[in-house]
Order: sequence, then C-alpha cells, then structure tokens
Amino acid sequence: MSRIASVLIPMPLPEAFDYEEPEGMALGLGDQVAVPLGPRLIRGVVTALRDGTGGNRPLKAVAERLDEPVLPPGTVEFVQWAARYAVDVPGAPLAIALRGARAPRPKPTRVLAATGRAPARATPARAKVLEAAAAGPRSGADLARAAGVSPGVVKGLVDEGCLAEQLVTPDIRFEVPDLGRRGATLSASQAAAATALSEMAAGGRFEVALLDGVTGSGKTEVYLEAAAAALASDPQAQVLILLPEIALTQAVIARVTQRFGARPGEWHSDVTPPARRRVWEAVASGDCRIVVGARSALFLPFRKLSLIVVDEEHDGSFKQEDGFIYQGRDLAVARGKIEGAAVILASATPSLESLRNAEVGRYRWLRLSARHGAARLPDIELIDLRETPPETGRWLSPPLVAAMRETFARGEQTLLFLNRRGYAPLVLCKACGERMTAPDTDSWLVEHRYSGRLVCHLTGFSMPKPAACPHCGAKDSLVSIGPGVERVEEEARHLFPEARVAVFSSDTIFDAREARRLVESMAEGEIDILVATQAAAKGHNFPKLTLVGVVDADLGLRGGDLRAAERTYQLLAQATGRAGRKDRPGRALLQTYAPEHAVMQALKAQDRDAFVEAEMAERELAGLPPFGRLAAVIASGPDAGQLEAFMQTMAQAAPNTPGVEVYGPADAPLGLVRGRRRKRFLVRADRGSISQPTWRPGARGCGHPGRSGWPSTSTRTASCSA
DNA sequence: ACGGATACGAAG
DNA sequence: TTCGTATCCGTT
Repeated sequence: MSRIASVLIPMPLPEAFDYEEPEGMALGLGDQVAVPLGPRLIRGVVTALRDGTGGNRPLKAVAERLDEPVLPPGTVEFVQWAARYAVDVPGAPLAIALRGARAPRPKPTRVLAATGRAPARATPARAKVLEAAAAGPRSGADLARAAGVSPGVVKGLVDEGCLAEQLVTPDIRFEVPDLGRRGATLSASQAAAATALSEMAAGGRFEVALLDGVTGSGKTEVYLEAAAAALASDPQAQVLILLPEIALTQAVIARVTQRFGARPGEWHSDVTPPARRRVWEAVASGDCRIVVGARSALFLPFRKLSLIVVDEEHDGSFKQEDGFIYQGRDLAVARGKIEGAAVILASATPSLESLRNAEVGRYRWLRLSARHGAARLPDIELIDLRETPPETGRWLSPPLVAAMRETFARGEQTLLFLNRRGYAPLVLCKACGERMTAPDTDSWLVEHRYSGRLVCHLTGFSMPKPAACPHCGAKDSLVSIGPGVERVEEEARHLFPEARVAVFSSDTIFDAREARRLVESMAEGEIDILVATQAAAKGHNFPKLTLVGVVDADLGLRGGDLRAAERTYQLLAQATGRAGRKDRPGRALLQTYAPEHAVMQALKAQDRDAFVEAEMAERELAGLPPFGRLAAVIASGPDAGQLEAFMQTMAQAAPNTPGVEVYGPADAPLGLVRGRRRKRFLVRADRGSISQPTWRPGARGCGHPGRSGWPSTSTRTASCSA
C-alpha cells in the first residue's frame, strides 16, 4: 500500500500539500523533504502520513528526504497552533521555525601553522611571527597583528614553506552546563520563590508562574535556580530564556555563563547565519541545553523543553507587529502547554493580563517584595511644571537642575530619561506656519543635529535640513519645536560644562558592542550625566547612579491608547528604578503637567497595587482586556473612497450579537503613509462571545474576497489582545 | 503591433 | 514565495 505525505511548506499556502511517498523512502513525521512545487523543488516538513493514493487526482512524489534534523512533534504542533492563533497560514510560522535550518553551516576557517622549517633569511620580524605561530595555529592577519609586523612578512614565510595553511572546523559543540556550581546567595524571600519555581520546573508538566518582584529584587538569580532545577531533573532537559530586546540578551548571557560555566545558545535577528545554523542544529539534537534569545527563539526545534522564562514579560517588544503577527508572551505559554513545560513570567511591573491570570489562580503568583541586599527603592517626587517651569526654550526645570547639581557635587551620576530620539520632534516655519512632514506621510519630520538631517521615524525618509522654508521660501525661518535627547544633552552640557555628558539612543548607538561599551563606561563612573531613551531604561545596573530625572513624564499618556496609562506606569517605574542600587539611596524626579493623574500619584506613592486596582476596575467596566477582547483592523489603499467603502463592508461583517461592538471605521492614527491612506476600526467583544476566527483558503487577510471588484487593498490585523 | 511593467492566481 | 499568464499602457 502506498502512502500519502502531507507536506507543510514555508510559504503562504493555505494548507499542507499532499505528495506521494516513493517506494522505500520510509518517511517519518517531522522529516524535512524536498518536494516539487510548480516548476521547482522546495523544502518542506512532513506533518501527516496516511495510506492511500491520489485517486482521481494524481499526486506528485516527494523528491527527496533531506539529510537534516527532524522537526520534533512539539515544534510541528506549535507551528500549527501558532498559525491558528495568529489567523495566518501555517507556512508563515513554519518559515520562522526553519530559519536556522536553511542558514549556511559555519565554514572551516583557514589558519597558518608553523611547519618547523627555518627561513632561509632569518630577520627579527620573521622571528617574531614564528614565535607567535608557536603558540598555536591562527589566521594570517591575526598572526601579523600578534607579532606587530605587516602581513607581507607572514606571506613571505608561507611562500618559503615555514608556515602552512590548515583548515579548521570551528567547534560546534556546546559546553555542558555544570550543575555542580552553587548559585548566588539568596535572601529569604528569594529563596522561597526559588524553591517553589524549582519544584515547578523539575515537575515535568505545564504550569505557569508569575514572578513579580520590584526592580532590584533579584529576579534573575531566582529564575536561574529554577533553570538549574529543570536541567538537573532530566539530562535531556532544555531551558529557554526570552528577553524583549536584543540589547538585554548580552547581560543575561553573561549571567547564565557565570552560573553554569557554559555559554548558552544565543538567538535573535543579529546572530549571523552560520551561528544561527549551529544553534538550530544543537537545539534539535539536544546538545544545546540553554537558549537565551528574543521572541523568535520560541520557534526553535527543542527536543525536550522543560522551562521557558519570559523576562520583562510586560514589555511591548514581545509583540511582533509585522509579517507573522503574534504576542511572544502568549505564545510562550502556548508552547509550554504543548511541551509540558513550566513557564515563568518575570517582571517588576507585570502586564494586567498576567496579573489577572495570577489573581484568578490560573498562574501561580510569587512576589519578591524587598530589594536585594541593602538597596532600597528611590524616593520619587513629582515636579509640577505649571508651578516651576523651565525657562522658555529649556526643558529642565529649576528643581531638577538643583538636584542634578547636588548629585554632580557628590560625584554621583544622573540619568535624564526622555523617550524621544533626535533633537526636536517638530520643525516649523515661523513665517508661514508650515510643519515639515515626510512626502505623502502624515508624520512630522524629526530634526537630528548629529546628522544635520530631518528624519521620518516611520518611513525612514530623510533630507538635509533646508536653509529656506520649502513652502513659502522664507530664509532662516525654520524653528525647532520641543525636546529630544540631543537637545536635552545640549542643555545639560550648557548647565554643567565640566560634567561628562553622553547620549544613549538608537541613533547614537548602532550595535550591541557600542551599547555595551557605553553601559560599561556608565557603570565605571566615566559618565556624569547620561541622557537616554528607553534603550537605557531597561535592565542595567549602575551603582553610582543616584538621580533619575524624567524630562517628560506625560509623554506616553497623550493619545488615546488603551494601554497608555499601563505602559507609562511600567516605563517610568523601570526608569526610576535605575536610581540607587547597592548602598546608595536614590532619587527620582518626574517632570509633569498632570501631577494629579493616577499614574503620577501611583508612581509617587510607589503603590503599584493601587494603580493596578484602579486600572483593572476601569477595564472591567468597559469590558476591555484582560476582561474582554479588543482587536484593531487596519487597512490601507491608494484611494480614500474605495478604502472607505471596503472598510464599511468589513466592519459590517462583524457578528451582530450582544457583547460584540464595532467602533469605526475612522482614519487610522497615521492617516497617510507613503501615499497610502489608512483606516481603522476596532472590534470589542466579551470573552467567549465569539470564537477565534480561522484562516480560510481563498481569503486574504481578514476575509477579503479574492476577486470581486475590490480595490488593491492590503488588510491585516494590526493588534489583538486577550 | 509591440515590448515592458504590473497585477493576479496557482502551486498538491 | 516564485512563476506564468493576462492585461494595461505608452510608444512605434
């Protein structure tokens, strides 16, 4: 009896395609295969096997079973589950899961080794090279650098046969975690949490815990103990630690390396393709037992995943908003369930979703209240900008400047936090009032003084700052409105000419190495005043930092986003939490025009629970997440009229049942991007009132009929929440 | 009438 | 995703 193999292909196809299994190929589930699709051969994964033939419709045959790692059943199931969850084709998550499988393997490197032959003419430079080569083989450039000579000397020795080329395969094995090592010394509350989590992690079944501890309470040490317990429970067990941003992975990799004496696998978009291939294969074989990575690490082919840690679980960066859309934190829980693994969600300011799950007992709730060691939480004060405003054209108010002065005089550090890149968020013409915007886009151009350009942060468009207004032609009429980090830096330098001032933002820090250098020099006390966007507000430890000034605490509250207050609270609690670790008391000053706002009052009183309670009550009343569901549907198209008609039809297609409401359509927050109009509507639904939609073959996006006179409009769910 | 650009549907 | 085909558009 011949068999039919369902093969999932990493492409936007509606379902797995059926192929005939050739005689004797003996396929198994999860096998990687090459199959013919149209005129070419492509890679796919076997997701089902059944007896039978194509019958009336003859099937093409599987071309080859690839000599590649098999996708474990949990990974295949997860890919299929994720597609349903995201209302997308299964090929989309499969493409993510296979990203490491298709990368090139690490190439053997060419190195030079001494052959033992003496050079005909021995010169001091040659002697130095041979001496350096005696220490072991290395690349020619390396050898020249070590010996302090030009590459020509090395080449001469190769030509004479004193050095010979060898090919060395890089060591692809991962170091084995040393479970005999002792962890950090834990406080009583840390130890209690660590014990509970360790039991859970070693239990071999699905369970979720919320590790809820103030900044500086030592959550990392606690979850590393759980990781140790998971690894010890089974010699095959694997642990995944997820972080919201690449910048944070380095610190955690260092901690893991220290704790287990073995470098973990590293997974994020900046990892080079060969390194990716190495991690992917080692995760599949079980050789790599600890992975530290960004959200896409969830799609790795774990053999025996026992514990998933989602660190900073509240962080918005766990949401993937383009391509395959998903919330990494939610998928982590789903993967844990599929794998029978424990899941730890860790945060100082958990999302309301996770807090709700903890409240109702779906998640185990472990709280760490005290800061570790002698450190205490900073004093937080509000500066009412209506009473003590900065001078016109300045952004630092007199009380903040006074605090900076005291801090600087004591030889301690200040962090000025402003979540705004560049010099000024808006440039306008004082002659005609024209605001500089990107062509065909509704967003202001941000002035960057370092590069001397006006930049659209949305589309990437940039242009040199014009000398005259492009609208009315007036000369020298363009003025910079509002502050960005560069402008605050300028002000800080002006106020404290003798201080060492630095800026940390994605425009000044281009790669992980540079970020690390800046973080180190801050930690070493080589910087007095650091002006930073949120890139620096997360996760770092600066022992001499005792003052945090929030330049514009109200920034995130503007605009009517559901989570504006929650996000502002989280961000500012993180930022102010940077002040005063170790034994130095810290202070945080928040500049605000709305000191009476619930978020500001909660921050000042350091009363997260009161804030959460108030916010929860509001959400419950309105039936918003985590009590109800909310989805935004955004569509864009070149023609406003057609788009409006299309969105009306879409919005009316929502089920007309109690507990479901549609708001809109209306112009999306950015009504025009790259010449395309954007419209949006919101759907709110009570939990359980509608079931999860599924992707239907033949539909595009959210049920857009393929061909019935619709405009060429792209549709996609932009954001969804529980 | 023709070629190039572009949009769309099929792929098992 | 990639490919082949139909269609549109401006030029010859």
